[in-house]
Amino acid sequence: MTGVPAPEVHSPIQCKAVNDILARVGDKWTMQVVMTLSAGPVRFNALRRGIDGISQRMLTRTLRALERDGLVAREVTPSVPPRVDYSLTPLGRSLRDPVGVLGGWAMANREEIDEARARFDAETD
Amino acid sequence: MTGVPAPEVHSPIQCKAVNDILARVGDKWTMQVVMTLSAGPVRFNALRRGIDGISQRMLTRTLRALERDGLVAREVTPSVPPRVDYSLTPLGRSLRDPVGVLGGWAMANREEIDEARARFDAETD
DNA sequence: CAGGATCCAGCTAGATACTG
DNA sequence: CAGTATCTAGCTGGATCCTG
Repeated sequence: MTGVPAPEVHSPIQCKAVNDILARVGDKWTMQVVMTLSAGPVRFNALRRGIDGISQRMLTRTLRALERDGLVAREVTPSVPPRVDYSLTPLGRSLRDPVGVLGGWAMANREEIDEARARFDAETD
Repeated sequence: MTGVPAPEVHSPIQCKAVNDILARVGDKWTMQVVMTLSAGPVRFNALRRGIDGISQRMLTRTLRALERDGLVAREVTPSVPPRVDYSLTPLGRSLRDPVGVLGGWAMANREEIDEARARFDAETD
């Protein structure tokens, strides 16, 4: 036992919800966007510059999805040129902790996983 | 502040590792397989029957990927007919806790997310 | 029983061009 | 500046058939 309540139970409804979140958060850009928004509101193009390799289309799509889920807020300032700021909602901020836990696990076990992969690939001619 | 160490920092290397894990764990079947293996070793076809809707190909692929990452162990009993048991490695078991935390978040905020979606979809004619 | 090999539909994400 | 629209390559996952 390492601490947590120990799920053990395995209801399909629960797993569906969990997997939903995992899939949402596991896509290519979501976490990068959330992390970049962690510090405070950021404008569209600043966000784009801050996330290396993201296309404009993907940034738009990722932000829309996050907005739809209530994790990110979009504030438009109707000026010329237009200004749009994105920020994390309280719900969005609350996501950082659980993800941080998984992140901790990832960091702690990265080497072990890499070694396992190398071993597997070596044995698999 | 809600408890956890507060990452705040945002190194690209760390995020890459985290996102890797999230992507691995966020795919369609991985968590279902891990959860089904939680109780103990399971044979291939038992696993298949236990996970509703999974195709043989996807089960094989998911198991191979988990085995490669060192999360699942594969034990072959060379009998006729052959018997293959899959089980979680210690590393695989250690993944359940962090995922459980995220799962807790998912369960706790499912309604809020659903409401946010409904609102967003309603406003988006 | 436990897969490997093929084939194929659908979605994802990127590149590019255009707009209020 | 902050998008939308369009087109397309590539990957994911499912169906089907075959084998030690």
